[in-house]
Amino acid sequence: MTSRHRSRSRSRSESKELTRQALLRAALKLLPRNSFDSISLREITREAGVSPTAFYRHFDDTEELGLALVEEAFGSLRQMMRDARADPAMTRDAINRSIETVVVHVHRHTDHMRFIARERYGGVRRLRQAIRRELELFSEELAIDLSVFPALSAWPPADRRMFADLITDTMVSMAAELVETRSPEGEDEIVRRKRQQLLLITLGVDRWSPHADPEDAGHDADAS
Amino acid sequence: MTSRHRSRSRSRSESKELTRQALLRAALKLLPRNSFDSISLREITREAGVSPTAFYRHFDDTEELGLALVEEAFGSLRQMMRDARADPAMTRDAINRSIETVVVHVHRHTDHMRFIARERYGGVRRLRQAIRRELELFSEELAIDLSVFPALSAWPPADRRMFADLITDTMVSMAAELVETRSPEGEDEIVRRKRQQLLLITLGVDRWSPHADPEDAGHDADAS
DNA sequence: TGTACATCAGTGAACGCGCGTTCACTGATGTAC
DNA sequence: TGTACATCAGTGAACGCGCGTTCACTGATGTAC
Repeated sequence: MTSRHRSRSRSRSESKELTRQALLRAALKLLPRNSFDSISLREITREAGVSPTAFYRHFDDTEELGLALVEEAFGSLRQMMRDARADPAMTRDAINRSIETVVVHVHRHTDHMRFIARERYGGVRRLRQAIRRELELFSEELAIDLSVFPALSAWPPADRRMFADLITDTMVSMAAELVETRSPEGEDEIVRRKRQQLLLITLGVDRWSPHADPEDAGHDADAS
Repeated sequence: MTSRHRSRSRSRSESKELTRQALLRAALKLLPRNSFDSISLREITREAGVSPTAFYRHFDDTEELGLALVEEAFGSLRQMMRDARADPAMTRDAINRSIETVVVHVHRHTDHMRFIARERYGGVRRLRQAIRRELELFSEELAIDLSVFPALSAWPPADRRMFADLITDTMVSMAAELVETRSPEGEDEIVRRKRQQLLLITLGVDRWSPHADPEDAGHDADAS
């Protein structure tokens, strides 16, 4: 490599990192039109502007690149969470602030969120496992954060975790739908519906009986 | 074709239908290890036991076969819904009966549910659109069925639809997770968690204020 | 019922193409002195 | 600072392979009389 990266002042490891990033970018760029496991190594290198063989300087195979994408995508999600935690309006207006945070994140990191949504139940086992594991960590963290709400602070951790899972699922499915929507009107409708659903869920929080054995609690429980 | 299907007593169209079914079965059989768009036409025909060229007697391309699978999968889901509607215990014990219905369906039609979960946000645009449309029809039907519950019968149709969407999402995500789980213990844990979540959601139903503008209702709504 | 012809589901050979991976290589960057 | 050598990110040719699609075909099934 000579001046591919105007490398006169770049160290070898810096240049290598640039190529690595180009490969990751390239894979994400190809994802809107394909599942990850139908993207070829040659497509990725072509998109990144390097020869097919250069790929092996960075990853053993495309699956390993996929795992790097999982880490990257959840890295940006954790940053989102940190920002949300620092938002002083969060406890006062949790639903709207959370939704807004996720919407902004989807706009800023569309590729990452599409990757998560697509590969969460996609065709590559190790990617599914890695994504599930990261989502579990995410939900675990969320469960801790939720303790600041008085109504939830008295709940047993397991119940709080169940609640956090429900919020996580709802947010991920909102992101998955937002990523697929082209029109701002479509986005608004998704956001409006998810806001109502989150509101409905939180209405149940006050009436929740902690410690309740779910098997018993479920019996004779209906919507009327 | 001579006796591929012991066809002595089979009409030409019956034999053709058998091959078509074999192609659909073959695609579903290959799905656990792949996304739909990374399965090749030749793999499908190999699995189905016919020559690659025979494929074109039934479908223009694999995408068209995928669309046929969407129809088939949602056909079996509609049958599930009809059975559920006929269950006399449904109104008395809605959450448990619904969950049980879905669990049984996932066991009986694992391939169909995996296909829906995998391709709902998968790499083929037309399949995503077809699945979304079918899920919308499903939720629409569910919203009508939910009117039998006194607490919901007074709700505006739009609110009931929002609620039906939430139930649908929860059930689909339960199915998606069940399909990926190998151990019965894992299944039990998923079912227990989803049961609690559905219970929490229904607890909010009584406190729901119909007609509420979600934008206003969302303000200052938090979990405490 | 028997015969002659039409239909058409499935076949097998052939095509050009993009694939993942290997290999020996190049030449800029890094290091030892 | 200059020189000689080592490292290693990226290259380009080559390989064998499975792919989607075409084509002319076969022979059982269906139909007309």
